[in-house]
Formats: sequence, C-alpha cells, structure tokens
Amino acid sequence: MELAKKSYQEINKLFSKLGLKLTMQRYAILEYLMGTKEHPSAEMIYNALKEKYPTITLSTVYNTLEIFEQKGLIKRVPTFNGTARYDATVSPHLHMIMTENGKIVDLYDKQIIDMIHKHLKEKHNIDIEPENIYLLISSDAKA
Amino acid sequence: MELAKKSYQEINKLFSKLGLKLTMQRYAILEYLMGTKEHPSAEMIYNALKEKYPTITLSTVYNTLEIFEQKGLIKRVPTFNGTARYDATVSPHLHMIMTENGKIVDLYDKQIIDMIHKHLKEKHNIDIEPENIYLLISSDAKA
DNA sequence: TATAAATTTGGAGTTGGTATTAATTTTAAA
DNA sequence: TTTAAAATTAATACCAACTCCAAATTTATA
Repeated sequence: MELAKKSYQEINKLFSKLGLKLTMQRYAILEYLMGTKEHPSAEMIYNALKEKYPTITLSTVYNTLEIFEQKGLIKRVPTFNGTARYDATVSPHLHMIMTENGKIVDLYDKQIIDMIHKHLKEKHNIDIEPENIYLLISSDAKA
Repeated sequence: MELAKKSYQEINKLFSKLGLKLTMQRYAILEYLMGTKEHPSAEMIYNALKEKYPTITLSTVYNTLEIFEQKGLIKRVPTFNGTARYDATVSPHLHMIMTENGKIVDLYDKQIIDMIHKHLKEKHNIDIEPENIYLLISSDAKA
C-alpha cells in the first residue's frame, strides 16, 4: 500500500521536522513514490519525472532516495540484478519479486505473512517484520 | 541438499552422455559444488580451487558454470547484489537468503514449502516448483 | 532581502561482475 | 598415436548502477 498522498504544506512540515529543506525535486520524487505501486528504481523515477521537471538529474534522484531512506520515509527493496527499488510504504506487507519481468508485487495476505513469520521464528529463531521478508519467484514460474 | 558425491568414472560417464569433455577444471568445479552447502559464487569457487589447481582461471569458472547450468547439472541462485550463486541440487527445497551476511540456507520444511506453493497457486495463479521460490530475509532481521 | 547553509547540477570516475577474444593446450575418438 | 574438435587461458573489454566532485543554484532564517 502506498502512503496516503500529502499536500505540499504537509510535506513541508514533515521535512522541517526531519531537518530537510523542501525542494521541487524532493517533492516530486516523494509524490511519485507515494502514487505508485511499482517500487521504481532510481532510473525509473528519473525517467518518469524528467519531462515535468527538466532540470532534475539522476544524481539528485540517487541522493534524494538515500536521504529519504535514512530518514525512514521510504524503504529500499532488494532485487536480483542489484538494482535498488524503492517503496513508500506504511502497512505491513510482504514483497513478491518476479524475476521474469522484474515486477514487484505487494502481498497483504495475513495468513501467509503470519505463517512465514511463525515458521521463521519457531524453526529458525529469526524474528522479522513482514516488510523484511521477500518472496522471490524465479523465472521458471508459469502463471 | 547436495548431490551425492560421484567418482571420476561416474562423472566421466555423465559428461559423455551430455556431450561434454571431462577436464580437471570441470571435475574440480563440480566436485566442489557437490561438496558444499554454501551456494558459492564464481569467485568463491575460483578462490577455493586456485591453490589446488593453479592454472584455473575465473573465465573457466564462469564458462563452466554456464555450461553446467545449461545442462541442468546445477542451478543458479539469484541474490541481492546481482552476484550469481550456484547450487548442485537434487531434492526439492527452498532457499532462504540472508542479506546481512550473504548466507544462503536450504529450507526443506515440507509444510512451509507446501503452504507457499498452495498460496501462490490459489491466490495468484502461479504454478511454481520449490526450487524457484526464494525467501529473502532482509538485514533488519534479528536472530 | 541578504546571507549562510543546504541542495542541485553535470560530468567524470568507479566498481563488481561478467563477456569476449584469439592463441594455446587438452581431450576423446579414430 | 594422430588429429580435429573442444576447452582453457590471459588479457582486455564491457556494462549498468551507482558515486563523487566542484561549481552553480536554491532554500530557510535572520
């Protein structure tokens, strides 16, 4: 699930609290992340924004994503090929990553989340939040 | 689980059947993969073998792994950072990949394998073998 | 509105992982 | 044992995904 969209005002206040200056670039990136379920990479974000914000650069996107992640605004989703993907997330969910097409899908099914959680805890003594569990579906999968 | 270790003779026969010539390098690589649970990368294999087989090169390791994979002798395990890892596998299992230390652990628990399998099938219409399911445990996990 | 600090920019540089190449060596079959 | 095909080697090239930098710009506070 994406973050509820916020007004420029609200985001300004939030940034203030975090000690960040609000710039158009930052606003655009955060808004974009809040409005998509695609878990985009830096490059995907850059490509999506460069028309509307012609001065934005990839450097800025990388920079901004790192800062947002440090501040806990977004979460980095690991992938197969080493390309970082990003998620502006709130409610507990599990990521299902498809190798075949690179898609990342949110899984909210409480039953499977609980089951995996319980298994890891009881059998492997690993205590973990759903957001840190990823289900990778490798490309041999047939839909 | 690793493949049962095989003699040079047996491997020779196997290679013949697959239309491959048996070389010391290939034998060494396959034997190494059969004898470890670490799911090593090309580099890890190279480092492990270069003392005993001083002429072996990284190129050969990459080459050989690709050929072995094509022939179905081994399986490529995707990871976070884009480094391929390899598994000489036989029985159905699921891989648990830990981001924190890069470890890859085999999971043979039939219950969780079946559960995930069933869930993917019923809720997502994805029909998949356990070997193609990976459980990634991201580094925030506390053991 | 002036100013200092933070941010952005553009470009170049880095990095790890892998692919390619042509020459040499080794293998398996005859 | 010869020989053609296959495999290995060593060196170099490649590539995507970042990372870094100094200069220019923009922001928030005074």
